[in-house]
Amino acid sequence: MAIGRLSRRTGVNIETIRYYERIGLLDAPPRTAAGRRVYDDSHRRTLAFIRRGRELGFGIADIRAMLALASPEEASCAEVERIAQAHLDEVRAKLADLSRLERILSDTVGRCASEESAACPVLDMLEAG
Amino acid sequence: MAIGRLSRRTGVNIETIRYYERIGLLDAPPRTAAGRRVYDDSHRRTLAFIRRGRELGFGIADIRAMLALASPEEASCAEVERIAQAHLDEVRAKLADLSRLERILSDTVGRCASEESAACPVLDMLEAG
DNA sequence: GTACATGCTGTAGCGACTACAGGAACAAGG
DNA sequence: CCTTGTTCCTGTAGTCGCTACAGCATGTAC
Repeated sequence: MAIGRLSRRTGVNIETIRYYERIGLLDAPPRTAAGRRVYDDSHRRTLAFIRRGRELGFGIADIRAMLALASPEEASCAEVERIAQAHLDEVRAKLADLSRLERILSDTVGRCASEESAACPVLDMLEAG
Repeated sequence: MAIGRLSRRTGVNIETIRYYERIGLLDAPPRTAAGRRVYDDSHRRTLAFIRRGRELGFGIADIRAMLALASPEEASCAEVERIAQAHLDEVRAKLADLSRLERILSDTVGRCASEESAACPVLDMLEAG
């Protein structure tokens, strides 16, 4: 399977696939005589794993670690769980931050519509620390 | 006021202050004979505005635009509101994404604890697309 | 044969900083 | 006056996870 086909089948950009190879996340595949990459189904599975991990917000380092733990009977669920739990904690922290932002912003923008005064609620908020 | 004092008073890193100057977000202040930056209160106010904007998740381009709109009687609340509303929309979109992640991750990690099987729920989820 | 798609390498850019290296100047105490 | 320690300066390179070229070689379809 050529890189374009792998890209279409996994939904991962061609440039990104080469990038993953460069950083050692995806094994370098064999090449044709002309130097083109030839992938097989195991590459496709690995790349799908990576993509799924990225969609869930895992960083490259986490995915690298989980890929290592996923291989031959090495599957230490405890360690994988630790990584996932740490990531979940981060996601929750970001959620809390974003919720706070959302509240402040929507309050402020809401005041824009209701107020008829000359002052701009958004500017006021940014100026008054 | 020297850069260190400005940094302590606004909570903005010294390197970041110089960075803002380099990208033209914060006016270059006058210098002492020896070449050290000397800030006044208007710099402090601008920097506080920038900081507040960054805390609320605005990008540099938005802050640059809002700073321009904040100045002398130019205050077009409509335009500032448009920027803030667009940012609010982005924040809400990110919130929705993160909530989805949170749900998937906590379901999966939760299954780690409850299941006694040899399979790892996290790895299963990443492998089965 | 001739388009046109696909592939290759290598480098530079994004946003918003952060972290040095290597040097100069200042403030306080002896 | 001298030392010590802090602050400040410039300039460059690194972070993360890609993305976007440039400039060329190869493969496929008609």
